[in-house]
Amino acid sequence: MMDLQKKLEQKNIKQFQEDLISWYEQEKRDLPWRSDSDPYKVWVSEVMLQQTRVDTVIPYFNNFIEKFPTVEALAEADEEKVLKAWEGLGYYSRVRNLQSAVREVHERYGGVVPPSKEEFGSLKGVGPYTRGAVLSIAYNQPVPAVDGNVMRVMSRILSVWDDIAKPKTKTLFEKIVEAFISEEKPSEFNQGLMELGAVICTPKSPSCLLCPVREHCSAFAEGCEKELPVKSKKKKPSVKTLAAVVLTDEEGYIYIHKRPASGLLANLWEFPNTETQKGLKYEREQLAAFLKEEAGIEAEIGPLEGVVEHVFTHLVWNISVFFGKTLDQPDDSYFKKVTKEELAEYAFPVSHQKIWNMYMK
DNA sequence: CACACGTGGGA
DNA sequence: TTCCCAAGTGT
Repeated sequence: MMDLQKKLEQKNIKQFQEDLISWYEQEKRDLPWRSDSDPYKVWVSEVMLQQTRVDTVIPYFNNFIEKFPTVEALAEADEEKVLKAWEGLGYYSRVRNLQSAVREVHERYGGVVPPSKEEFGSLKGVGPYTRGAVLSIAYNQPVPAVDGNVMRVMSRILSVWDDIAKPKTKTLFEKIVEAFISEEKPSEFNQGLMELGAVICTPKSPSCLLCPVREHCSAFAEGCEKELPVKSKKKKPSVKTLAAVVLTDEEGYIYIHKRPASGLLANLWEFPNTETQKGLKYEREQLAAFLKEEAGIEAEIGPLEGVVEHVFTHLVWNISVFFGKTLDQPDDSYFKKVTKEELAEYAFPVSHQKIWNMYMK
């Protein structure tokens, strides 16, 4: 394997920049967050785009900006409303960190997103990628923004065979982009690299014949573009079995519970549920015992209505679903009583939306 | 460093 | 069906 420094010396970086940037300026997609360079909007879009497809983000971005158009609006919003606007997007800590960071910007920086690497980069939820993306796109600073696209594109350009799943490899690509980034047009350069990865230099079958920088590409020259980048596989998710109940009382109220402030699906709402033993059979009894212990509720639980399977990245939930009626009132605040209409104001994970859909059918 | 942390879409 | 994702960050 050739030394990286040698590979860099063989590249015509100025020409690469020019080819990439002129392609980007001509071919860039018209996306909602590209209508202006308001640092707040750029920031929101970058957080939403973390591990999430553009097509998925577009409607969420439009709705979020309509509800929370400025730093001040998001800083002063109820977390409940903010989570509701994020419902279904996943990785919910992103938005709790974003609001926390925006509140800091509001209070400490007078609502102005700080343009310095140190200050912006130290905010909650702002890692090396988001820092580079916002500072380059909104403030035109030559800071690398290395995401999966950039690692894929540059691994091919330079024929780098390091495993991009390793944190150390990301550091390597940050150094590489430092050497390649345009000082004149860092915003177009960074976005061009990501745009190229999204529409041309794709993972499975890259469209090399349409690529504006294929003449700079070592992998294309060597015919190994489909072998790169190298990415080690993740382990299979483990399975958890649960039983959940849509619990109502005589007045038609529905009982819901707010999840803990940290961990999986933090601060989202859910229907009463408990982890069960894989053997099944006594699920109803386990559920009844859970209701009794947590809230002192005696309930009549009906037959098994169905099973919801929900797959997370690292985990599978297998939820047996029941419907139940309370026989008395709860004696503490473990659950909240809401009407069917009020239920729509609370943010639920998709797994529990499936449970609700089962009940409404 | 390895793993937790969501979801929906495409091959 | 199964697998791999898609503009990462926190711990």
